[in-house]
Amino acid sequence: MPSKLFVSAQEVAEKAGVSRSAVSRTFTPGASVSADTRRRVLEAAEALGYHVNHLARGLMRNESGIVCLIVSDVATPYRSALLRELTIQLQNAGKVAMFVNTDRSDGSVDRALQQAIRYRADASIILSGLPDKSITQLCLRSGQRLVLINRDDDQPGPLKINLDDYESGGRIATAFVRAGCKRLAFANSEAGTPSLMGRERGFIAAATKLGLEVVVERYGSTGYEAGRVLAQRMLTRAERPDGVFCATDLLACGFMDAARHQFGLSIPDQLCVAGFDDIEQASWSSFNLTTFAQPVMAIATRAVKWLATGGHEDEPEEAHSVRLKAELIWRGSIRKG
Amino acid sequence: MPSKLFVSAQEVAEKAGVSRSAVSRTFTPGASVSADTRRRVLEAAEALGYHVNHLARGLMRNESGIVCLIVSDVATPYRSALLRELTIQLQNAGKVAMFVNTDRSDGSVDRALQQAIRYRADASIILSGLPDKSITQLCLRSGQRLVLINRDDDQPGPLKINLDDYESGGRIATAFVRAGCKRLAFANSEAGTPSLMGRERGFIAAATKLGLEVVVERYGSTGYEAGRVLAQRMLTRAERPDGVFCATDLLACGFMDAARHQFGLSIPDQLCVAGFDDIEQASWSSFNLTTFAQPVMAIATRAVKWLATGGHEDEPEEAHSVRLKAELIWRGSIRKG
DNA sequence: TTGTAAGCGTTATCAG
DNA sequence: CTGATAACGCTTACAA
Repeated sequence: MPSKLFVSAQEVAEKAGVSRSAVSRTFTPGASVSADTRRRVLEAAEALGYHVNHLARGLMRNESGIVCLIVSDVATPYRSALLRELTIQLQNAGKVAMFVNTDRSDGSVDRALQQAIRYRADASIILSGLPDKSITQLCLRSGQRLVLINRDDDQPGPLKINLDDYESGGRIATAFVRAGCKRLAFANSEAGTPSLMGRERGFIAAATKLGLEVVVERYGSTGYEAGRVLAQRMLTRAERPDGVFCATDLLACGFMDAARHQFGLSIPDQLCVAGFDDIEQASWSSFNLTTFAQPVMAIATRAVKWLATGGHEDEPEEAHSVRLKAELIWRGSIRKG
Repeated sequence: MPSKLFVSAQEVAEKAGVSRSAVSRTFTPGASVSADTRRRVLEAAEALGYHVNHLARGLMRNESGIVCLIVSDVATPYRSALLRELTIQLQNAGKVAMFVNTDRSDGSVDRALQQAIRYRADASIILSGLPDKSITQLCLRSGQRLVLINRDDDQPGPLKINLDDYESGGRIATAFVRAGCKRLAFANSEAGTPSLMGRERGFIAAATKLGLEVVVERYGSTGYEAGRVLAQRMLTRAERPDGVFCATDLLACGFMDAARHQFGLSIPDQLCVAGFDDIEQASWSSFNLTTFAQPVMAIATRAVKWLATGGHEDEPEEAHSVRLKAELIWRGSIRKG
């Protein structure tokens, strides 16, 4: 049973010999307090260990300072990197991150958003899954801002941040061709998210235009294990591919490990591989993977800036959709053309 | 400017034709409401999109439902795995996680705890750094519970969860000896945290008892790059070590990569390696690393259970300190003895 | 610049 | 079981 032990503005006021409003004003950035009272309040607060109750402040101001991050697969390199950058930038903007993990449950994004509403979060940033339209509407109606990262949704209102997945697929296809690859393949997960499918379509389209067919295989999640399985399926084909674009770096890591340790293939000599995300492991010398870098910092910057400034419905809808470029990081898993 | 758009209990009460207290009771688990009013309230709430304001509820109940997680290096495999497990279990316990990243600042753990106090968090879980004693006292005095994970601190009050680092060091030393290693080494970071140093001391003590000396090298952080540097330093020695215990898996990954790709060594034939944490990458076939598993789930379980149940100062101090066992995961980076 | 007083949306107490 | 009423800790007109 928690007992009410936190010290209140009232107590500080008494100790400092001023009114409670004086205390409040001292802790409100743009308020008018004389230097003298300010000092006395600050001293009393320090002595008592007073800290403004943001629950109460949020209640009054109708602005909690909370931003809710809705994420699944947090333990994944790309996700945790994005999470890290978002929290840092949110903190710099004076916000505090609330964190909802949607790993183990269904319809969980909706539940997460309800959590955000209950705590009167100023905004929610969705990194995984897609909320039901009705919930989105409720959020917007309640004055809560919404950011969708890599979640192609067509509802107006939320800020949507996406990458040039389709174009990236095209760019890497030409790189493979330039490296002399003849039999291209795309290793995808079964998740079927717009980003993943965008990479696939862009890759196929460009390859076709260059006169090459693409073998596509889809299996499981976007993780390492799925990459191994995909390698087993693809590398036992009669016509073994010699240039494989994996939808994510984790897939690529699994794929490369299987290709090398189970099939004895040499990369990039016998097999060229590319990934997407540029997770830390991609730069490890065991992988040395050519890949596309998620512009993690730029994503976070855009999201936070939009939250800090207006970011309201009265803006033109174009301002609500951002497409960032994934930079091709050239390493050693594709032969130099 | 956020306008007050969230729907309140008042509005629900009017729509349902009952008092606001009836609404409140409907959403308070153990309160007495007739089935009929309950239904009408629920209908009205659903129609209006009402959700209890937890800011206000927390204010009244003096219990916010918020637990603050204080972390640095979130993007690191072990940390993100622990974070994942903690958030899941907190959610299952009906709590919500607030997240403070202490990456880029100094004295930041103290600031993080102040943030926790401002939002009247019911508890804080500290995964990185160590708070100043005065802040710890303030938290405790304010009725906020504190959990320290792997942060050997001697202050009474907080729950302290640690591993058997010293014993683990000993266990792996004997494993190296059994594998026929003659020249042992310990690769550590300069961080010097108690867990890291515990592993080091336990390893040295056991090796000494077994009649072997241990070369110790410390450099940088606990990450991959530091592992590479450590390998460069240790493997160029006249007496090249043939059994290396790395303080963390990330160090081990960097170490192995350098050993193989720069020094052309074969693992485990010419060099045995062990790590600590059992991050996902340790199981990848490129590393296949023998290591100690952090009991992530057990850690989270203990922490959350302690928060849920009393966990107060009136308990005996022994109940505030937990030591869990790190399980040795046997893979292929040490020869079978 | 300061204090007084009226809320913010809840829940807990207490009659009915 | 239900409905007033008083907190909770804060901010913000408004008046002094």
